[in-house]
Formats: sequence, C-alpha cells, structure tokens
Amino acid sequence: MPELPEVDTVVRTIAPHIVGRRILAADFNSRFVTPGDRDALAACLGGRLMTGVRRHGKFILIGLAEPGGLLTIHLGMTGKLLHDAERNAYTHGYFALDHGALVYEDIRQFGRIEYSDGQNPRVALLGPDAMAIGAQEFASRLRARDTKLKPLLLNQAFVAGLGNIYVDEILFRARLHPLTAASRVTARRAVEMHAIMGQILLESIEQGGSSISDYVDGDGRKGSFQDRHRVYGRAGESCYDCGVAIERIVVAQRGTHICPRCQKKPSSRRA
DNA sequence: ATCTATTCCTGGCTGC
DNA sequence: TGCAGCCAGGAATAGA
Repeated sequence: MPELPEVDTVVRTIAPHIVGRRILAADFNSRFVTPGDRDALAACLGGRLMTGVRRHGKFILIGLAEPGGLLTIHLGMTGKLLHDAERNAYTHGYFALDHGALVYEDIRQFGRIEYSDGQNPRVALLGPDAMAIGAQEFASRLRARDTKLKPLLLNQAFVAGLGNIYVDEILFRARLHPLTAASRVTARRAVEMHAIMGQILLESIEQGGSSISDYVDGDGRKGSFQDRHRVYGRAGESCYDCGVAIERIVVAQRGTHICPRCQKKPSSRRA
C-alpha cells in the first residue's frame, strides 16, 4: 500500500524521466480520470510540458505548462507509476512522452488521475504533510481533537501521508495504544510522537518504502522497510522489545497491530 | 464533530 | 484439484 514513504520514492524515481519532457499523447481508462471525459482529458494533455513533480501526503502532483495546469495522481491501494513499462492488463493510464513513457498500472483500481487548471480540490482539503508539520503544531492539533489516535492519524485532513502501516508502527514506537483519546495525550508525549513519526518516515524513505503487496517504485523496484516493521503484519509473532505475541485487533474498521504489553489500553474514564 | 457502515476492486487465501 | 466465499484497505459518501 503506497503511503508517504512509498509515494515519495515513486516521485523521486520518476522525476528524472518526466521533468522537462513533453506529453505527446495520453489515454486512460475512464473510471480513473476526473473530470470523467477521458478523451477530452487526453486531448487537453497532448503537447504539454511537465515542469516538475512533487508530493503532498499520498498525492503525486505533476506541474504542467503551455498552458499551465496540474496533473494529480493518487495510487490508491495498488497503483504503480512507472517509466517506460510495457502495457498490460492493468494499465489504466499511458502517457507517451517525447522521450519514453509514463505508465499507470493499478490492479484493484482504487487509484485516481485528476486534472485541474488550478489547485486540485482534494489536495486543498488535506492537512499539513506529515514530513513538513512542526512538532508544536502537531501537538496542539492532536490534543485539540476529540477522537482516538488511530482514526485521527489516518485522517488525511489532520495530517497527510500516513496510512495503516505507518500509523501502527508510529503508535508502537510511541508506546501508545490506538484507542487512546487524542485529547488525553500530554503535550510532551505528542511532541515525542511527532519525532517518532519523522524518524520512521525518513527511515522508510531511505529503505525505498515498504513492499507489502505489490508496491514498487518508478523503476519497478521493491522497498525493504517491511523487514523493519515491528508490529504491522506480525500478528502472533514475538514483540522485539518484550517478547509478548503481537495482536491484531480492529480499530475504525482497520486491521490494527499492537503489542498488548508495550501499548497499554487506556483505562476508561470514570465519572 | 465524530462515528459507523457501505461502496469501489481483485488477487490471494480458506475451507469444503 | 477445484471452486465458492471471504477479506484487505484509501477514501468518498450517507446516515446516525
């Protein structure tokens, strides 16, 4: 599942192959594009220059020129953005460039390709990027919310970029249970959580992300951070810190991995 | 404001 | 071995 480190890796690996290149022609599977007219979109993209590529949260933003515009790509669960890949049964977007091609593949088809003249409206709704938010801002925003840590950290309007894997890993290393009320986290612990979040994301970026199901970067290469997961996908295995079996519970309809000893369930508040 | 359930989709797994 | 049935899960959506 592409989350912030995986999307960051994709952006870095495709950038040298697309920035400064021109789109000669494009074609899409209509269910992937917004606005929904794939032929109109393809026609409007033809001939345009790609001036840059960056990331906000899990969204990939490709700047266009002549005329200006923005191509926004979200990889969903199984999306891949590759340069110079052959078409296959899962190819849903294809950009022929003046040198090579940019290819979008997606098995489960939860991804999206969007075009806007100005800012993308979905991106406008995102919170600060998880790699850019400051400690104090993170702590104050967190403590102001009346919800549990797991759904809050997954909420892209709160902080953009975290998904199920990294939320579980952050909460484990912060020794916080996913059902802990955000408002009951002390300022000091919230600042600690912010530092842990940055460390984990950076470490994963350095490892090329986590390849759990079929994630690969723009070169088609897998990441290796999955080998460093301490709780995600380790249900039944021993906690590296205390030896107790990692548990899988469900929080906010999400599979959630915890060490029941290292992450104590918050005591229910009594009147 | 927050929570829950539902929808999208398909490879991979379980169980018979 | 084969096949039906279930599941994961990012994000939007509706309804409570």
